[in-house]
Amino acid sequence: MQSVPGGQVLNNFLGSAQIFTSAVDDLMTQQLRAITGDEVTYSQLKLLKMVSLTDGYSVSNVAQFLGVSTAAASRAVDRLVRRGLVNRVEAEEDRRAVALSLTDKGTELLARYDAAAGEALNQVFGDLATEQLRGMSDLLDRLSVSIVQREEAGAQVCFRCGIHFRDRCLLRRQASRTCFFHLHRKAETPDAEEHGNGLHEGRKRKAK
Amino acid sequence: MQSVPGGQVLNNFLGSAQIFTSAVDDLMTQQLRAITGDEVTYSQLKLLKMVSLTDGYSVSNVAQFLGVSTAAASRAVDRLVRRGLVNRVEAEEDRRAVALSLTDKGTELLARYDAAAGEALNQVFGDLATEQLRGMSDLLDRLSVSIVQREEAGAQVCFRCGIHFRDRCLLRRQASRTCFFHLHRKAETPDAEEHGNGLHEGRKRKAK
DNA sequence: CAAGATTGACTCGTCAATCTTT
DNA sequence: AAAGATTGACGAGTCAATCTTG
Repeated sequence: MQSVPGGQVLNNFLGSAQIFTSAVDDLMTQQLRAITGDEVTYSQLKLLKMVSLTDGYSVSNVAQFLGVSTAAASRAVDRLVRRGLVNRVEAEEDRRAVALSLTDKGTELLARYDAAAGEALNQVFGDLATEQLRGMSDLLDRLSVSIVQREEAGAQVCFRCGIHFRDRCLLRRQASRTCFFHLHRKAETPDAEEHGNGLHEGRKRKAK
Repeated sequence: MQSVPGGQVLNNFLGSAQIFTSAVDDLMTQQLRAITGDEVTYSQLKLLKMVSLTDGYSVSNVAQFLGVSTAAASRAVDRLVRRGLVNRVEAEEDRRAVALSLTDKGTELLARYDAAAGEALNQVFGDLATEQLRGMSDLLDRLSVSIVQREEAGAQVCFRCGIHFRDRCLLRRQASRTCFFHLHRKAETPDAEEHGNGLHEGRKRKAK
């Protein structure tokens, strides 16, 4: 069949990545369920997270973030509003758009989830050398860049990291993607460490 | 996310893994679309792949493989039958169950996809040292094992690798999972060498 | 009865059409 | 007009009920 030398190694690697993300996904979903029961789905939690970290809402941005259509995003917001977790009012700058914010209930739920998720991640990754993590991040990022660059996709807004916003992302720097979080994060979002390379380019309230 | 020393590194790593799987996912979907247009979805292709690699069909197994309910799996098979890609007859051993096989059209479509996907993967991973891939596989697998072991999940049939079946899987060996492919692969499937290349898909929701 | 598969009622996604604001 | 959001029709998922075979 396919005769790449090392094709089996590649297949194993793709399988490993698949298994790993699926396991992390399950771990997170499990924490969420422990906190909220069936009240909130993972996708809904992501939306809460986005609202808590950024101020760049609009149904279109929500849609890109969740990876669904604007129609679905509109309904997703609707559900959270009806459950009393987010507030939706029309934006002052542009009355076509919406302005979202967490309710007290939403804030509290997200805080409880973050605590549980952090605890679980510590148990799993706690005793792992940061050098190893850093090395894998770097290699994975380089591979991702080489994949993404094949798609011509000019200058899209990127949501690929899910909720794992980072200050230094190879996709943003090398594949000329526009990072949504970078543009829209809220002032209080903590900055990164990363070897003294301050890069405080962000830290601005957006300018829409 | 959390205040572990190195919490930022961990967050970056999770983001990298997320980005990578999403990029691979898109790459595969893109190859599929180039081959079939909108005729076949990625999930449908996975099902074709499963049928081509194993003989362990049954709507329940299909359901576990795709990560959906048996009801959905039943309908998924139905769609492929109606498109003339899969044959479905009742199994001789157990007339409650079904026996699936690819039609000529299905075989041909899958072959074209495999060729395109293999080509794309070569372009991306072609010049990468196999040692690096192997090292990352190992580390990712160890992390996955430590995550999966937290869920007590006694002796389930495992589909976590998607279609990236491998002979030596840490999950099977260390987390006492039962590997579906290991049990059901077809006789002609080569053992420790290449069997086409994969595709993979982000996991859907868990099966309750 | 238990296991496997299917079907019906319902939820959530997509696309296309529509309405409002710029 | 163009952009943002919402709504209707429909595809594909879930659970619960049912039918057939072991």
